[in-house]
Amino acid sequence: MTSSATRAPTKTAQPRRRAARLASAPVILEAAATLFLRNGYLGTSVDDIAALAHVSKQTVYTHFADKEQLFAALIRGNISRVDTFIESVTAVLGETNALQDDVRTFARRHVRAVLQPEAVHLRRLVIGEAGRFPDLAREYYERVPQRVIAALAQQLRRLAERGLLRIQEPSLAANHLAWLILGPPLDAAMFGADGENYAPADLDALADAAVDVFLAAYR
Amino acid sequence: MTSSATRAPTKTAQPRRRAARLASAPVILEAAATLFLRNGYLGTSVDDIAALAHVSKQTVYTHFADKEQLFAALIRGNISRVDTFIESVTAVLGETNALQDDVRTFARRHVRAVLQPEAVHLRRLVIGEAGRFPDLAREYYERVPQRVIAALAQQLRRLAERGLLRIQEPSLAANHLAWLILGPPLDAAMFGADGENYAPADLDALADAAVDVFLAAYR
Amino acid sequence: MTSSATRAPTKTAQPRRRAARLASAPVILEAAATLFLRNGYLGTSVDDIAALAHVSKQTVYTHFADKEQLFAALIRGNISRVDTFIESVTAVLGETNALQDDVRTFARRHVRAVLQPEAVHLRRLVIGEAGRFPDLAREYYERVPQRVIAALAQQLRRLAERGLLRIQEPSLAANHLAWLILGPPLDAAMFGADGENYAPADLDALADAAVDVFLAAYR
Amino acid sequence: MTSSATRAPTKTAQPRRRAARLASAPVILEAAATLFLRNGYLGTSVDDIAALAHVSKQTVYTHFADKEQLFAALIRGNISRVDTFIESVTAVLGETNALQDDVRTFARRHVRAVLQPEAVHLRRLVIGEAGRFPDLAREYYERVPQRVIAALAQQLRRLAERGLLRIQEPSLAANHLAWLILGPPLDAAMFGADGENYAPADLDALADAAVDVFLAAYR
DNA sequence: CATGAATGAGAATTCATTCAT
DNA sequence: TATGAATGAATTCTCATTCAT
Repeated sequence: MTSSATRAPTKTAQPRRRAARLASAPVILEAAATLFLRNGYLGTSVDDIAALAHVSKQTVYTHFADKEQLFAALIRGNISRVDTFIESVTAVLGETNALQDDVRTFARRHVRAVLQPEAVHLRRLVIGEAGRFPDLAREYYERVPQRVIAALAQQLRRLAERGLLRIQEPSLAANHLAWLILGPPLDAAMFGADGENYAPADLDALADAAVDVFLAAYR
Repeated sequence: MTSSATRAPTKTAQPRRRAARLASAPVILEAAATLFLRNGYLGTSVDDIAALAHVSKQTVYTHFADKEQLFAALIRGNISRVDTFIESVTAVLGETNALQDDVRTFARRHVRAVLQPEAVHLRRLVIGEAGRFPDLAREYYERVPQRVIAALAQQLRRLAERGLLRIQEPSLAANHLAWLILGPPLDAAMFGADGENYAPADLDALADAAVDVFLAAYR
Repeated sequence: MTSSATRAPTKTAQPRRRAARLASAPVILEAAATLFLRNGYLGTSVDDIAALAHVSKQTVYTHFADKEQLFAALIRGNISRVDTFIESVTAVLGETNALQDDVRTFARRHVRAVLQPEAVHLRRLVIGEAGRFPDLAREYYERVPQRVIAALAQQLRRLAERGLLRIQEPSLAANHLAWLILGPPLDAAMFGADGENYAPADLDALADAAVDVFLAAYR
Repeated sequence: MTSSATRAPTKTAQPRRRAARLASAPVILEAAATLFLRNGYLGTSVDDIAALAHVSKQTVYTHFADKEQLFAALIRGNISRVDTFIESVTAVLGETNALQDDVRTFARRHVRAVLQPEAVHLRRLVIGEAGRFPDLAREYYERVPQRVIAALAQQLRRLAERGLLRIQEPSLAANHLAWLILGPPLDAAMFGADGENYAPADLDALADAAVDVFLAAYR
């Protein structure tokens, strides 16, 4: 792919000669992501992945022991990609003293993040394959939604300590807040075809309403 | 299963010559249910279904045009089985004047119903195959969770009309109540291996806490 | 295949309609025999077998669970085919009172039978796959060469009882006789390309010489 | 193995800079021997060999043109390793004037040598691949068992010339002696799983009995 | 209505071998 | 010399579906 750039510089200097080599695994992973997310585990053939990645089937097997490993690597990669994102979303809570505004900001960001098509497809995929890959499903559960809840719970605890909220069990309160926000649109997204669900404006309204209920109960 | 035979003694005393004939379809559907719910659509072969139903593969094709039709018949059958159940669950609301008790009763029944292993597996299956069978997924969504919301909304409206709750958008309130109750355990169930999630007592506590939040906000 | 013959007789009588069905397994076995004996287990692909049998690959799998089962069925079939043959060969011993003639007759028949190209190839195949199919190799050993020895031992015992031979351990004597006869040509056949080994006349001479040694020692 | 290095200290004191270089081939051959003898030609992959030898696959191809060449090199190496051994075994004949003792000693040594697990596996391998590598099989036959017969025949001729045996065709007599000794246990070894065949003591008894028959006929 | 046999396409995986470094 | 990456062809086996009976 980038082989044309190889010969460009002076003469003796051969920088990153083998960029093409190391590029295979990511390319394969990307193709695998596209197909697995669209067609599921069994609905995706290694042939398809190799074709989409423009490599031979065997090259896929050079980088990943088998289809299951490739699938697992893909899921785990996506999981860890979420890691950094999580904190940043919950961090908006308590930024100012305007409690309602902060929670609304969080709510709006949260619902948008979770409803991103990629995230929705990943959720669907992991749920749909939970029977086949129970460990992976559990790992996803613990490292994505549960971690959001944990981060959110910590922020709520802080707000409670500042006297802004009355919360006894921060984790439970976090769950309540999260599901007030996400429940309706996420469920629709799980079952619905893409994009045809909630308009962004609707999502904001939904988020705001959820925040109101939460604050009515917990403030 | 052999429900067609119950009508026999009416008049002509049909000797129900080939009861076995009619029995095939239900048996096949049951086998299909077991396998589809466990292994997914692609993970289940028509051979497997025929074997589990103790019929020949061709008999499966006699009753169902192809694998997709069989899958659709199975999902639709399960959907309609839920129909009668829904009203009965929401009916407990407003039975008495003890609002909190009634809502708690509903909450507890609701969460248990939704978390039944069969229902969880069906949900997983439909979500997992939503890409392959979007119409079926939509149908499920509209006829199962949405119908619960609708029935619940109607009960909530009635309670609001009686002055027991302050609700502006019953449908939104119904969503809030439902997801306060279901969110945490249902999410765990979606990703979790069977049974290892919440104990029944925990579910009750969860339901009660959800009701408290709901009533704090909406009463 | 033979479907044209189906309609021939009267009208209502439909004899052996499905001859073609049952014919598949033997045809497959024959093709498998040809190829396995020529190319070994791993050197023969199921595709090749199906092609040579003029059936689809899946038809092979309809009749035999997998390649191993097909291989085993083939070997076992050949083993049992030998069964009847064995007794008849050893039966010539003691037919007359001309001991040397009888033993020579046996020796000549024996060496020819064992050196038949098919038998040689089968021996090679079983030996070559003894590591992969130890049970099959053992079964072959016990039911082919060992059975010859046993039958031969019994005849020798009878001759000893008649005072024609001095034998203490009939089984050992049978082994000695058999290997005096077979050793050289069978070893050559094991390693040699086909046919290029011993001429029939040479085999007879070899058999006669072996008998002379045996009788010199045991008479 | 590293015999090429033994010549080094002659004059220029070659620092044998890259001893490792030359070491590769033997290591590969050893790995190949292990695997080919265990799993056969087709049952062994070049990958397996490279892995067991702890070299890259390409290193295998650096030393051997292809898999067939490697196989041939291995077989031929084993053949020539036997060379020196052969004479020493037959040399015991005629050492003393105690004919029976000498022949028994030879018989016992011979049967043990031939039944060594390695030798048995090699025999099996060559026989099993005789169809694929006819030249190699013939070479093995001529340079291993035939050479034993030839060496034995020569000793027997000498004994006959000394009047200790009455032998007309030494080669035929050698064959008779060899197969009286080897036939039963070698056949069992060809088909049998390793080690479970004859105990050493049984082998000695078998060898002695064979010698008795031989001497009864040829003395 | 029900069956066993048959099929062609396609699944995952492995093979011997080569290329660029 | 030795390597890791890559390949195309082949392997065993399964799939959904149809045909003749």
